Amino acid sequence: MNKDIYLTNSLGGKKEIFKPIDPNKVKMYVCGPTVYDDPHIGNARPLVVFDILFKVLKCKYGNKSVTYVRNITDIDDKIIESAKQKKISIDILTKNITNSFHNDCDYLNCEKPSFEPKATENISLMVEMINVLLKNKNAYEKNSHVYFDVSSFKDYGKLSNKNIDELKAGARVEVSENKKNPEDFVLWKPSNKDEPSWDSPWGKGRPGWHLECSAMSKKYLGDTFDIHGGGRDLIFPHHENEIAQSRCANNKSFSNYWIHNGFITIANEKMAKSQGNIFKIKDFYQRYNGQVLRLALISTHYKQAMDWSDDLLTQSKKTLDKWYECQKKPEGKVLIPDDDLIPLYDDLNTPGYISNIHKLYDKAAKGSDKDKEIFTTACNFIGLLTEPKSKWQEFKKNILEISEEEILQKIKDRNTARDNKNYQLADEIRNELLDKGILIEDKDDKTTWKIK
RNA sequence: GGUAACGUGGCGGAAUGGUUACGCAGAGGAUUGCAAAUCCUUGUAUCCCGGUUCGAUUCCGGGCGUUACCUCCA
Repeated sequence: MNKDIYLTNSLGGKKEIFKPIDPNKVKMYVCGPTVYDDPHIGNARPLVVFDILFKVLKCKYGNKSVTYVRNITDIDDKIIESAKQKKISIDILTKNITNSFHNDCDYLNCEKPSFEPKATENISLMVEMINVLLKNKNAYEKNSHVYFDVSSFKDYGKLSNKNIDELKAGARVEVSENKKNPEDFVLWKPSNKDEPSWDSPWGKGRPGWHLECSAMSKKYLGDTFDIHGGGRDLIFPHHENEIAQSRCANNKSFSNYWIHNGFITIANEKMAKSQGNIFKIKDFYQRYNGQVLRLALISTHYKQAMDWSDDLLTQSKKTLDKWYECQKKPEGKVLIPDDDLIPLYDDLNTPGYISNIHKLYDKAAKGSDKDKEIFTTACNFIGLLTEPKSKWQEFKKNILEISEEEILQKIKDRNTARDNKNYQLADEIRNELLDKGILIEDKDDKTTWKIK
């Protein structure tokens, strides 16, 4: 579609027209998981949001013109700690969690990014970057640690609207004696014997958090690129520190657009381990088709906080049930009308787009095959209705507690009761089946059933 | 304390300087043994107080409220 894309840039906080550096190519980096524990639905949100942004960008610039990099951070203090707690090796932990992350991505029907680099495979780049920062006097070494000197970067705090003096005043973080200033952050630190380590000019050790994203975005996208994304909580300190490192090391501007998704809350409370209200993605595997979660996750605009609930999932499931009735696999190339697509171009307004899909559904439900194909294409575009109806049904069948034979027997019993005008018994049977998730429909002379 | 975001009907959730999408739930009707499903019709909302304006829910200021970030976090 020959319309402009608009995005809300966290740097400045305004909705802006999106102009890539190269008018024909887009480069996007999104912060991926630190693989220390199974991904939860909070992690699912950026996965789906940026997957849709990826699709929208490809729609405008062409499939091969968009590079999407999403890292896997497989070395970090949290990982070391988690491995200790679980009493397994770091290697096994990171492999397991990475695996589990990929399963979740498949479940949520997210496309693979163009590149998915791992931190541990790029340590040398980080060492290189630290060397440059030291040379440029943006960093200093002390007792085998290397720190970034925040006072050396005048734009520090611009993304998160903070000024350094306030950070000093409000610093609650335990300040290492090695640091010149409390707000400085670590680029390299020594490892204990039982912790993973790499050789470096400052001794055996490991990189500080934040550095992997600066190093890997440079490797795959260059010093300056178009979009950098992630959850809101990453704005400070993670992204602020990335900006500092990258700009000082490369002496160029870093990402032009910063896109951040809002949080998921449970009963209006933040999901946190301390609250005990963390829902892992895989906890939903058995009960819900991944499409249901996907639709639920985009039913709110990406910037907004969203409250997670069973009701939300029930509604999403119901909607998909309805939509699947009109699914028709497009034959040949089918275009989504510009008017219907436009909300996605306007700061990724997924609820607005969903609203348009509802309208396309209404049209399709009483319209031609072509209308059904347009409707289905519109759903497919955001990763919905991509699997055949039979698969959707099958999933529902698998979670049933009643066998098909039993259902058919009950229907037979009920129809006998109906023939005998024993409607009370007939209703009882119907309600019994309904309790088990089976919906009966009497159409013409035949009784059919489907899963609620 | 600092920095932000948000406050739209019963619920979820868009948009907008002048008729406030869409979905769910509700109501009425068609249909039905009664239902369900489906179809048709339909009611209901912009936190409060000022300002700008012919006109504000939208812009500005103040208040109240909710939430997040400032420490690991998506």
